[in-house]
Amino acid sequence: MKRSLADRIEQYIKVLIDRSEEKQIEIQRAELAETFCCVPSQVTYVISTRFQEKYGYLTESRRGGKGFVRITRFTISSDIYTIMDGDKLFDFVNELMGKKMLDSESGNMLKHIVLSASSDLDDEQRKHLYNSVARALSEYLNLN
Amino acid sequence: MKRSLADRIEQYIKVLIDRSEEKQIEIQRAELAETFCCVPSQVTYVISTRFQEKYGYLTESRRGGKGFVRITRFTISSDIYTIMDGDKLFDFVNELMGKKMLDSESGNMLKHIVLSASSDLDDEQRKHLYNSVARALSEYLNLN
DNA sequence: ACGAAGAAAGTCAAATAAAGTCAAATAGGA
DNA sequence: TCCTATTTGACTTTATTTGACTTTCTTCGT
Repeated sequence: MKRSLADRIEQYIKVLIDRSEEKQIEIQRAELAETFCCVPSQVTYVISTRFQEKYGYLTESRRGGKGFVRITRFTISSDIYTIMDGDKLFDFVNELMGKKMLDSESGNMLKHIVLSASSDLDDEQRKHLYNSVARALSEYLNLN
Repeated sequence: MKRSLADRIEQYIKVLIDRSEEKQIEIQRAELAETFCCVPSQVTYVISTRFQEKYGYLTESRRGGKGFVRITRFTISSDIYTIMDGDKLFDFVNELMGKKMLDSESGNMLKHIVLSASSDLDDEQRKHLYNSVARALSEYLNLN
């Protein structure tokens, strides 16, 4: 079972993230390509296929001199909070704060933002937003 | 995290502003260039790319003898980004984190949640969400 | 007071560095 | 075989660095 180059690069990046303090790394695309003796676009391929948002990663980058690719990991979860309304979301956030899984700074900010951002949505969209936020939050906190 | 010359100059200036009483500094372009062993226009480059109004800075200058560059920091409001897209929202959040107005814990969480929550929206709704979040965030942080 | 000299900052474009895009070629598995 | 994932490289876009040249002030000598 010979692993492809792409697989090996993927593993390498994941190890780097594991070892990082913030679950976040910054790499130079060209340097990594050098390490694996491949073209730089191979790295782009790996990042774009394996480190997508749906797999729990956020990537940002900058071109030009001293450019970089930053990859941040969040852990994916299944969606347990499928039926979520505003109150439940707030209860959920409060509970997380109570359990010290979310600091009150972040929790309060989130409540404010969600409330404000949902104020001009219709019921359908609002419910959708609450669900997305609940899911994203539990992903972020590595619940489930 | 290797930083470019431009990044280092940017940091240096930001520290000076942090330490200043009035959130305002006056520098001599040539002197700063001397400090960093670079050409003066490098400083101009940094100022014009990093200390723009949209990032919450006002710059003024005078040429000739006793010339100077004055940089003033003010609190940004989301209104500056009239049409907010994902990148601008992320810039906004990154900028706030850089200014320590938002801790990196909260900022990273927010980026994740917004990205995740916007993934299954159409362009119209996504843009709307970004704007709402930007507005809500600046409300929360008491900007404006 | 006036004009010339010198001091600073600005402008702009070239050179270089790095990442992204895209599509053709190839490999591997059902 | 046929389909999908991978590999490669030519070309594009964006960011940084540098330096020659321009503009705008201040100062100084007359």
